[in-house]
Amino acid sequence: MKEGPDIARIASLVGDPARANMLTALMDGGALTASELALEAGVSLPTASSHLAKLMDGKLLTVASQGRHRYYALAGTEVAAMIEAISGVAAHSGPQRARPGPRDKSMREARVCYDHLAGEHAVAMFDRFVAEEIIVRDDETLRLGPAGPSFFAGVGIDTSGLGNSRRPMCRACLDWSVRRAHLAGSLGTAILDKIIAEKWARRPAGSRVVEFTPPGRKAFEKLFLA
Amino acid sequence: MKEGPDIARIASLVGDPARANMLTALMDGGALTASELALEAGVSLPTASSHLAKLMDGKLLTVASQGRHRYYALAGTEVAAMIEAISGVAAHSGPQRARPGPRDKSMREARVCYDHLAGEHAVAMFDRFVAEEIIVRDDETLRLGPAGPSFFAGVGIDTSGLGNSRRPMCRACLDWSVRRAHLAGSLGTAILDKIIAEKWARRPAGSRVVEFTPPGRKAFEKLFLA
DNA sequence: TCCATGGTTCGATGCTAGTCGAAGCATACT
DNA sequence: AGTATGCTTCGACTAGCATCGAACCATGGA
Repeated sequence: MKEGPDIARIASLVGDPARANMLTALMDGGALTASELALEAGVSLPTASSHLAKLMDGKLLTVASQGRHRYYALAGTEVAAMIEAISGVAAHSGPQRARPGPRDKSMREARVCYDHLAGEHAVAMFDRFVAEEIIVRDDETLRLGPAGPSFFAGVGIDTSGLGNSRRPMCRACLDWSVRRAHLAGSLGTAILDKIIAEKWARRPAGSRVVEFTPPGRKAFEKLFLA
Repeated sequence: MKEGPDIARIASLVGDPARANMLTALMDGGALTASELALEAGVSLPTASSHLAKLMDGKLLTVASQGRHRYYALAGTEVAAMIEAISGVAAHSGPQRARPGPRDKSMREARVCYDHLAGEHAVAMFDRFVAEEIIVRDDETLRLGPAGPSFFAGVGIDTSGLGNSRRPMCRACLDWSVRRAHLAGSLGTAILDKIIAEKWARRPAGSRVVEFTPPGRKAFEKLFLA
């Protein structure tokens, strides 16, 4: 025997519920921190760390250190394809999956990505920023564009104080629901903070969803999607 | 949480070495008895029986009682595709086996994947089918292309009868040795059947290898790789 | 330099699941 | 019937591993 690749080794990696939850949470192609994954898996941080180490050892994940955060992501499309294949079998085997639930739709629309806004709204906003040179791409990095300071002053965000810190003001972050970039960095955080502070949206506990109120959405669109 | 199908459940089924060995032993699409599988897995008969019960419970296997023998087989192509997908990641993750050995070489070249041909030959054939529009990709699914029916008629495969069944005629299956797709589905089965019927290749017992004879390979290449 | 926060490592604990011998069924051959 | 063979069930044993609290390390911000 002992022919072919060691399939049991990596199948057993997926075979643990906590790890399986982590992997499915990453199936969107995004990257999550260890804490977020721990929450997602419903397990303590040490446990999650141990699992992540195992998944790394099995080359199922990649990690990118950004500051004191470590962003974990699937190692590649092959891994995603494998998860899909397993899901396919599981769907036939297990109890028929119930309803898709309204939660998925809300997640696609607007959610929190650690400390900034992600989802369709965030991508649309970012597109508009770039189109009007509020933000400009400079090679790989992002900078505030010529129209930037006045625009943010107009919506009540002071950008002069954001540039001092060591943390980058603008950063691009890849979105999974839409396959495009959205805005991270301290400016992204400031925008999310404003959305919450103005009570345009709420964040249901224990979820990444950002739930806009009808008037809040209008206000947001008027200011940021113009 | 608890969203989506229970992937951990069935991944953990594959995650045990004994069960993984059984499943790979069945990857040639054949059916084996409990004793044979116990031998294949290197485990005692009671243990094997317990494993088989679990695999049955997870709907990964089917069983057919014939006399006092019970023949176990994979439950379907989906299960086979899943095993292939897992093999794919495992091949890249696991410790690269130092010297591939002659058997691996044959496996890479041509092998049976449940009920159709896989390996380099199969991938080359599939590429040619796509290039000449014998088969066309339609989003995620595959269809017979404009040049399809006449081509297969020319090589002695009647495609008109294959579309009726519930089973899809063309399906893509990811190859683990080469990182590309090859042809599954009833058409894939028909091609493998023809290769065996024409005696272009033999299948050594107890292995997934497909061993082409020198003239058989020539004939195959002339017809399918043109 | 000092604190706060995100992550990993260590150690101890508890539970699950794989393992096999022996016994129990079921089917077939004589 | 009687016996042999293929397979499953039962019971007991064991090992591995997931889990968490607490301590430890690293980075960022003041």
